[in-house]
Amino acid sequence: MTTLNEVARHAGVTSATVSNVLRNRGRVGEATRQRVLDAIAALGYRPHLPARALAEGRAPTIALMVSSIANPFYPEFALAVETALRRSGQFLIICNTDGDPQTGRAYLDQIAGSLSAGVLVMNANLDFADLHMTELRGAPVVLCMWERPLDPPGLPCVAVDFRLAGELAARHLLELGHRKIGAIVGSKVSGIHAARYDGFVAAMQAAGIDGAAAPVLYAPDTTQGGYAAALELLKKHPELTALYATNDLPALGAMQAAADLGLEVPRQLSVVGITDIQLARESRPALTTVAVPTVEAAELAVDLLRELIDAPASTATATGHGANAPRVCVTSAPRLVVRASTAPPRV
Amino acid sequence: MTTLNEVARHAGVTSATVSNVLRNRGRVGEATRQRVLDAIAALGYRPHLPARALAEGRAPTIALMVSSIANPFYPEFALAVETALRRSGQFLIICNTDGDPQTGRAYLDQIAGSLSAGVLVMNANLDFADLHMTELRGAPVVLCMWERPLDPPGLPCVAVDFRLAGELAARHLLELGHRKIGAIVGSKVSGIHAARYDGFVAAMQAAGIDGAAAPVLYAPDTTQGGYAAALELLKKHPELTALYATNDLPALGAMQAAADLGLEVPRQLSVVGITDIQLARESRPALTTVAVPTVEAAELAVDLLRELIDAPASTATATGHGANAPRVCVTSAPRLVVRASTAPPRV
DNA sequence: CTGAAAGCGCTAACAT
DNA sequence: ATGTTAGCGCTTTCAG
Repeated sequence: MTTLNEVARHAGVTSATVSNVLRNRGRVGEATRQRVLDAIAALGYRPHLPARALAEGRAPTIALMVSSIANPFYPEFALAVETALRRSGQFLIICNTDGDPQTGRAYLDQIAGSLSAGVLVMNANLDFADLHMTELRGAPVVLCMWERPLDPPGLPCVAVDFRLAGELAARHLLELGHRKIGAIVGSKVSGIHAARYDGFVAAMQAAGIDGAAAPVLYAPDTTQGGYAAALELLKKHPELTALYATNDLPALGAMQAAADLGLEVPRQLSVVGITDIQLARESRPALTTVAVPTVEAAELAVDLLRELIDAPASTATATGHGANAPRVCVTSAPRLVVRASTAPPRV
Repeated sequence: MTTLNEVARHAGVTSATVSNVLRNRGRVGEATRQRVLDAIAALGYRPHLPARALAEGRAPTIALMVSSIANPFYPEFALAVETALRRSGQFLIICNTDGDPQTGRAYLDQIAGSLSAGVLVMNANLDFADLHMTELRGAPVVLCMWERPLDPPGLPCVAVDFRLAGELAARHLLELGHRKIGAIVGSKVSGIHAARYDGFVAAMQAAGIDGAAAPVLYAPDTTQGGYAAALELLKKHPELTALYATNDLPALGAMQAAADLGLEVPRQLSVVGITDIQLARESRPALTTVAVPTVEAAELAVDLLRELIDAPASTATATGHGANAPRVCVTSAPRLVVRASTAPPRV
C-alpha cells in the first residue's frame, strides 16, 4: 500500500505538503504541486479513508436505516440517496433493521458517530429514544419521510404532505363520480399512514360524504396485505366501486384481488394508490397513483444531514434538544398521476 | 466521545487491558475483566471503528457493486448479503455504478483496500482489469452470479448453473406440448445471458426441434425490454404458443405485452422466466419461472470473500493470479417453479 | 496477568 | 511556501 509518506519522499517533500495538495489547503507552490501530483500518479496512491476519518474525526460514510431494503420503495429512495452522496464523496451504508428496534439499536450503537457521520432514517421502526441517543453521541439524524409537515417529530426531518396526497387520491375518485369508496390503510390505526387516511376522509367530507363512515381496513403495508384487505372489503361491501390504498403496494395487491374476484379494473372497480413506485407504471392496468417526490426528498435529506454534520457540535445538539426546534424541510407537493386503473363507475 | 483510555482510567487499568477484554485476546484476570466491563457499561463506551480499522489494517465493511440497486433483483440479493454480513459484524456499502465502468472504477479506487476490506460484484458492468487491480491493492473480489460453473472467469466467484435453468424452463414448455416457442434474451448476443439461451437451445434440440432456429430476440434486461421484444416477436410469429425469457423482468414484460395484444396468459400464450424474484409470485397470472438460490448465493459469496480476506496476503494474491486458479463456489441447482403463466397450448 | 510504547496513515496547528 | 510535530483511538508486540 502506498502511503502519504512514500508519496512525499518520492516527491522530495513532506507528508504535510502532500496532504495540502490533496485537499487544496494551505498554499503550495505550483512546481511542488506538480511534482506531488506526478508522484501520486506514479505510485498509484489512494488515500486511506479510515486514517483520514480518524484524523479528521469524521467518517466519509452515512448510514441509511430501513426495515428491509427489499421493500420495493426503498431501493428507489436508496438509489437517489446514493447518487446525492456520491456527488459529495460520501459513501452509503445500508442498515436493514428487519423492522426490529433491537436490531436498529445495535446498528446505531456500532455505527453512529464513528463509522458513519450521520444517519438517515426511512421508516425502520426505531425507538426515538435510540435516535436521540445517537444524536447525543454526535451523529446527526434525519427522518426521511415524515408524514405531517405541520406536526414535526422533534427530530430533523424531510416532510412530505401525505395528507394532501390522500386528498388528491380521494378527490380524483370523487371527480370520476365514485361515491362508494373503500379505503385500505397500510398500517395500524395510529400508524404512519394516518395522515394519508385523514386526507381521504377530508376529501370525502368536502364532497358531502361521511368519509369516516366509509369502509376501511388496516392491513400490512404490502402487496399481500392489500390483497387480503381488498378481498375482505369487496366481499363485505359489494357495492364499492372504488378502492383507495394509502400506498402503491397494497393498491397493486388490491388490483390482484379484483382480478381474482373476476372484477375488471377499471371498468368494474377503480383503484388508486400513493407514491408512484416503479411498479405502478409497470402493472397492468397501470396504476393511477399520487406521486411523491422521492428523489427530491432524498436530496433534501442528504443536504439537511450534511448541514447538521458540518454544524458546530453545540449547534447540532441544540438543534435536537435546545431552544430552536429541529429543522423540517418540506418537499414540493405530491401530484396525481392518472393511469389506467381508474375510471368512472359503471352505471 | 468515550475512548478506550477513559475506560481504562475509569477501571484503573491500561488501555491495552481494555482492548484485551474487548477482543478476548491475551489473558485478563476475572476481577479486572469485570471491572473493565463495568467501566464500559458505565461510560457507554463504543469502539471507534475507523481507529480500529487503521490499527488492524482491515476495515469492517465490504462493498457491493451493482449497476443500480433499483433493479428489482438486487435488493433481494443485497438483503441476503447484509444479513450474512451482519452476523459477522461487518457492514455493507452499496455502490451503484449506473452501469458505467468509469463510475465503477472510481468507486473501486476510493473504497477498495481501505474503506472496505473486500468487494462483492453483482453484474455491474465493470472492467475485469479494474477488478484485478483491486485485488492487487489488497481487496479480494468475488463475482456473485457467474453464469457458467464450468467456465471460470479468472476471479473468485459464486456460480449458478444458468444453463440448466434455461434447460429446465424450456423443458417445462416442451413437456406441456409447446413446439412453437420464442425466446427473449435479456442481453446482447455475447452477454451474460448466453448460458441461459444455450440451455434453452439444448433442451429444444433434445426434443427434436431446431432450437437455434426458434425465433429469438435480444433485448435489455428490463420489463420494458421484454415488453417490446414480446410485441415484436408475437407480431412476426403469430404461431408462437409460448415465450421463454432469460429473466423474470422481461418475462413479466412479455406478459404485459400479451395482455395489451389481447392474448390471454396462459390459455393463448405461455410465459416462463428465470430467477423467481418477488414480483414473479405477485404478478397476475403468477409467473412460472426457474428459481435461482439467491440467498444461498449471497451466503456463499460472503463466506468466500471472508475467506479471501482472512487468507494471508500472499495466498490471496496467488489465488487471483498465481498457479492455483481462483475458487469458484457452485450453488445448488436452480429448480422449476410452476405457477399460473404456463399451460398446454390451445388446440 | 498487566503495563509501556510504538505505530497504523493522515490532518492540523505551529514553526520556519 | 514548506517542514515539524503532535495527536486521532486503537492494537499489538514486548517487558515486567
